Amino acid sequence: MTSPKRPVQRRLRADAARNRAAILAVTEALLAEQGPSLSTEEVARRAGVGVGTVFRHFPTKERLLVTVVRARLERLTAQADAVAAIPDGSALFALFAAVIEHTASTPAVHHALSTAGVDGEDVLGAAMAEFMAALERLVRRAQDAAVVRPDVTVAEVFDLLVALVHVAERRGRGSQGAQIALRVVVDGLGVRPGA
Amino acid sequence: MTSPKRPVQRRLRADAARNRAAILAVTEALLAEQGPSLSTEEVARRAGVGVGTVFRHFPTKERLLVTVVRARLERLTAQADAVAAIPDGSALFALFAAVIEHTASTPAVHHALSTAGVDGEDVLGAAMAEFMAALERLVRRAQDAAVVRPDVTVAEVFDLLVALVHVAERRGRGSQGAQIALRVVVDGLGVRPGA
DNA sequence: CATTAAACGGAGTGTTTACTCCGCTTGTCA
DNA sequence: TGACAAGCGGAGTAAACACTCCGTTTAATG
Repeated sequence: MTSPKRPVQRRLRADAARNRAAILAVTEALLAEQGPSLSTEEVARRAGVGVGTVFRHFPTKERLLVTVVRARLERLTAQADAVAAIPDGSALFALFAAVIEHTASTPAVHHALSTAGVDGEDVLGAAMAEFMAALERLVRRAQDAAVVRPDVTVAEVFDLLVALVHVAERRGRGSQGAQIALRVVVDGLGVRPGA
Repeated sequence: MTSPKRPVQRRLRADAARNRAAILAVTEALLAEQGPSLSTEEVARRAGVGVGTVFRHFPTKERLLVTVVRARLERLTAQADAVAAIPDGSALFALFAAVIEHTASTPAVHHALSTAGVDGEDVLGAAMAEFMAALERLVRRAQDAAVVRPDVTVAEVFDLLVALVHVAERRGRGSQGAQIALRVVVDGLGVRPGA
């Protein structure tokens, strides 16, 4: 009943909103560059604010990271849903291509985070589950259309997607290497003629 | 002219050699568990030595990590050479399977290291180049035998191998998920019937 | 404008971490 | 077995880090 965004919470002052956005953007970039061991001080410096400001917006470094990753996961889910409009079973492949080209390291980072013990399962859990559900819908549809081999599960598809994002990150998003790796995986996911 | 191992250097005392080996083993395990941000103190504790001992053997944490990774790379290269004895072009696939089942995270860790800015190119460079050379031999042979599609290069094969190691690590080495992901990639690497 | 609460910056705090130093222990060899 | 260099342990040091506190600034509102 207050305002469209940020329910229950008072509306942010203009400068506060601007700073918050800057902090999130900078953190996203740093996360891609340095992984979860990025320093809050550098976040503050690059965002043009003091450390105090960073910690007022996000009480903890972990919360900051989790917020960034969750936002990305939500964008990914939206992408998966959008792609579902594509007919046939090729929607899944469209998602792969889109993810690799667009959204940097979301799932890779998610993995890195949990590996690093950051966890945040509670906060990320929901966003993650939603994405997996969207992905599962695509996989099932593609399998029903006999475009994807029946022995893979969403889990494997997810892993391979993560893997491709890794490759794309390392080699550059538009690189030939990333394209070829994508093609290899897509071909591998397809139904085999002799089986 | 001194002794077969460790040329130019004096031979290690028995306890020193034992400790050195323990430190390397513990570091390898910790690297798999926690990544490159493992603490030297924990290395010392788990190896049953003092921190001083760790730093006498390896002047720097980076050197310790690089030594571990290099040793693994060398083992990998040996594996690639061993597998080359397998006839046909299927040697490459044998290597994939072996690597995934056996050697934990070598290339993944190498990637993590460079991402984390540890670099060590000078020290790792040679070992890495050797492995790539061995891998390239296998790829070329497989392509000559028309078992592997001609548009992939060693670089992509390497990336996919890294990706599979990632998957294997996350899901457990013998897991069904890892096996299926392996099959998908291997099938994707094969020559396509219609192209 | 004047008022005021929200937001800000950055010096300061406590903790963790890589690495050093040095007095003690132990393997080696005659 | 004795002498001694090689090796050891772990308290100590400095730097980096996440996070706090509070005096100052600034956007919002009448």
